[in-house]
Amino acid sequence: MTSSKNDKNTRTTGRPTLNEVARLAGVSPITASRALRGISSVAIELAEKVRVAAADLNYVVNPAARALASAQSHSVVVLVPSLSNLLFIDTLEAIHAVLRPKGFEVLIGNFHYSRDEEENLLRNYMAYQPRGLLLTGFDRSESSRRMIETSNVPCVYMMELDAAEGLNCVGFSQLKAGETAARHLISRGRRRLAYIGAQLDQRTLLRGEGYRRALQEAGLYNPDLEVLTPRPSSVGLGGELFLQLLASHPQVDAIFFGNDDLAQGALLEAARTGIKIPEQIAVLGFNDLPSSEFMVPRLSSIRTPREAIGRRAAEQMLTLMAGNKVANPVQDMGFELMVRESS
Amino acid sequence: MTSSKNDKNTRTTGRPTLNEVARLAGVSPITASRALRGISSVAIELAEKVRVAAADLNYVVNPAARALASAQSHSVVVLVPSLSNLLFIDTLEAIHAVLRPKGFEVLIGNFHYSRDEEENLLRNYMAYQPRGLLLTGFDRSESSRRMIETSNVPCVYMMELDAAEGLNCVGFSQLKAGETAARHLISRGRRRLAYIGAQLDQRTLLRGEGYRRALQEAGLYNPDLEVLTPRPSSVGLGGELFLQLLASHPQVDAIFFGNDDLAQGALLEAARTGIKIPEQIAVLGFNDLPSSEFMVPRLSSIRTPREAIGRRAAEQMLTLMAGNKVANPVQDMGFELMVRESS
DNA sequence: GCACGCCAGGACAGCGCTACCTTAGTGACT
DNA sequence: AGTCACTAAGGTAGCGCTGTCCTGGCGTGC
Repeated sequence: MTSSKNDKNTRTTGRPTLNEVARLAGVSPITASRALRGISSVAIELAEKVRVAAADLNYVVNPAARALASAQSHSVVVLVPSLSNLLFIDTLEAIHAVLRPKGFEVLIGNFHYSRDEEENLLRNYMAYQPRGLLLTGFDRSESSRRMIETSNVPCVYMMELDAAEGLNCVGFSQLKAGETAARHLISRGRRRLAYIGAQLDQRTLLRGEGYRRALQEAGLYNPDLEVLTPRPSSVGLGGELFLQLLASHPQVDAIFFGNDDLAQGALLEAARTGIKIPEQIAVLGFNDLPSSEFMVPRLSSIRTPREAIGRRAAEQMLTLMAGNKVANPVQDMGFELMVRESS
Repeated sequence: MTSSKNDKNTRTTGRPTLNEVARLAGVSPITASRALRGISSVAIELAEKVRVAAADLNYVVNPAARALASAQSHSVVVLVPSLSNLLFIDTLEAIHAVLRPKGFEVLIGNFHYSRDEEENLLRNYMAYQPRGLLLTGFDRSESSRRMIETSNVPCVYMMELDAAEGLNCVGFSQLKAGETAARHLISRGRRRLAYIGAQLDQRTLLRGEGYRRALQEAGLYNPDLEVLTPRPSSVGLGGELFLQLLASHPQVDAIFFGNDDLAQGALLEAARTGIKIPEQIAVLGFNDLPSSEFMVPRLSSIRTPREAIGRRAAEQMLTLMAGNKVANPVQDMGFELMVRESS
C-alpha cells in the first residue's frame, strides 16, 4: 500500500521520452530536442548520436507536450464545403501529400456549404492553435472573417482568385471559366443557351456571371434560360432540372451545367427520353470528373486543376508557416476546356 | 529593456486559461476543470458559475495541455482505403457526426488500399495517443496488427464481420452479399454469370467468393467468367473490362460487378455499342451509389449501409472509450438488394 | 598577448491542464 | 454523543517538451 517513488506512475504514457533519448545519447535533453528538430546549432556527430538513440528507443515526440511548450501545434486546418463529390477529395489528397511528410497534421472540416457550419468549425478548430488555415473561397460570415484575422494564423484561400491586399490565394478565375463555356457553345453555332446551376455557392454564381456576361456581349442573353437552385448538386437533380427546363423552354439548343454531375444527369435523361445530344442540345459540364469522358455521348467539360490547387496551396502554406513572405500570393492555376462529343 | 514581471510572455498563447476562468468564477482551477468536464462531484451552482465565466471570457480548453496532463488525447483515428469513391465518405461523415459533438477530434487517414501505407499511417497517428481506432476490414500487415494490439487502444473494425473473440466490428457479410447477387441473377433465368471485380481488396474477394459458392451450388460456376484486376475501380475500367469480357465470352448473360462504378461504366459502354441491357445481359452493381438509379437503364445494385456502419461504429467507440464493454460486439448491419431495370 | 565576439551546449523554468491526495464539512448510525 | 463513511472542494505536483537565458571555450584582430 505504501507507494514508493519507484512506482510506475499511471499518468505517464509509458512511451520513451526525450529525456531517455538524451540520457542514452549522453547529451542534455535540450540538445536532444534541438537535434531531433534539425536545429543547426547542434554538432553533426551529436545530432547523429541522438538520432540513433531515438531510433533505438523507438522514440516519437509527444505532440501534445510539444504543442504546449512551444504554444503552437503542428496542425493545419482545411475547410471544404463538401466531400460528396470528388472535387475536393483531389485537393485534400494533394494537401496531405505535401504537408504530411513535413510533419504536419491535417485537420479536415466539411462545412456542407453552410456559413454557420464553417464558422462553428473555425471556432472549434482554432482551439487547436493550428499553424495554418486552408480555406475554400472568400464567401463567409463576418465573424468567421474576424476570427481569421484576429487569430493571426496564416491563411491560404483556395479555388477562387482575389486581388485583395495581403490575401494568399490559389485557384482560377471562375468568371473566365464561365465566359469560356459560353464562347465555346456560341462558337458551335448555338444561340439559345441556358445555364443550370445548383448549390449556389459563390463559385457557381461567379461562373454563371461569366457565362451571362459573354452571352450579353453576344446579344444572346435570356434570363429565362438561367436555372438556379440552392439544392445540392447531384446526378438526379441534373436530370430533373434538365427535363424541367426543356418542358418550359423546348427551344434551348445548348446548356452549360455548373457541375459535371448535373450534366451527367442531363445526358442520362436525354438518353432515356430520346433527346439527341449534341444534335438537338449541346451540353457542357464543369470540373471534368473522371467519369465524364465515358458518358454517352462523351461529356465536354471544363477541367479544373483541383490537385494542383491543393499542392500549390499547401506549398504556399509551408512558406508562410516558415515565416516567409510568399513571392506570388495570387496564383492562377487556370483551367482547360475539354471538348468532347456532347458539344 | 528591463523585462518586468508584467511583460506579456511570448510563450503564452494569449488566450484565456482555466486559471482565469476559475478566478472569475471564484473557485479553484481544479473545480473549474471538473465543472467544464461535467464531472458530477461539482455542485450545480458552482458548475453554472464556472460555465458563465468561461462563456464570458470566451474560454476554450487547450487540447495540448489537456492531452499532456491526462496522458490521453481526445482524438480518434479513422483509416479508410480510399476517398476517391463515395463509399467511405458517407461512413466518415457519420463518424464525424457522432464523435465531434462529444468533443472528439477525428483524424482521417487514407491508405489507398495499401497495407504498407496503412502501417505507416498507424505508426504516425499512434504518436497522437489516439483514444480510439476505427479501421476498415481485417486485412492488414502483421506489424500493423501488433501495433494495434500492444497499443491497447480500443478498436472497432468496419465493413466486414468477424466472429473472432474480443473484436468489435460493425459491417455486413460480404459473403452473403455475393451469394444474394448470384441468386438474384439466377432467379432471373440467367445461366452464364460472370463476376467483374477490381481493386482486389479483401471485401471484393469475399463478395466474389460468395458469388462463386452460390454458382457452384447451382452448378453454374465457370472460372473463365471471373475477371479480377488489382487496378483501382472506376467507371472507365468498368467499361473496359466489360467490353473485354464480351469479346472473349460473348455468351455471357449476366454480370455482377464488385462496385457500382464498374457497373456504370459497363452500362455506358453497352449503350455506346448497342448491347441491350438487360435483354442480352443482366447487370448488377454493388454499393448503390446515388447516381446508379439514374443510369440508363436504371442500375440494379446491392445497397450497403455505409452511413449506418459509420454511425454505429462511432457509437461503439464511444462505449469503449468510456471504459465499458460493448454488449453486442459484432453488429451485422445487413444490406439491401435494389432491383431496377438492369437485371 | 589580451579583449572581444561568437557559438555549441546546458540549466532552468514554465506552457495549461488534470491525477492524486488531503481536508473540511455533512449526515447516518450505533 | 461520538464515530464513521461519504462528498465537495482545494493544494500540490508534474505530464514532456521547448524558449530563454547563461556558461565556457574557441578564434580573431589590433
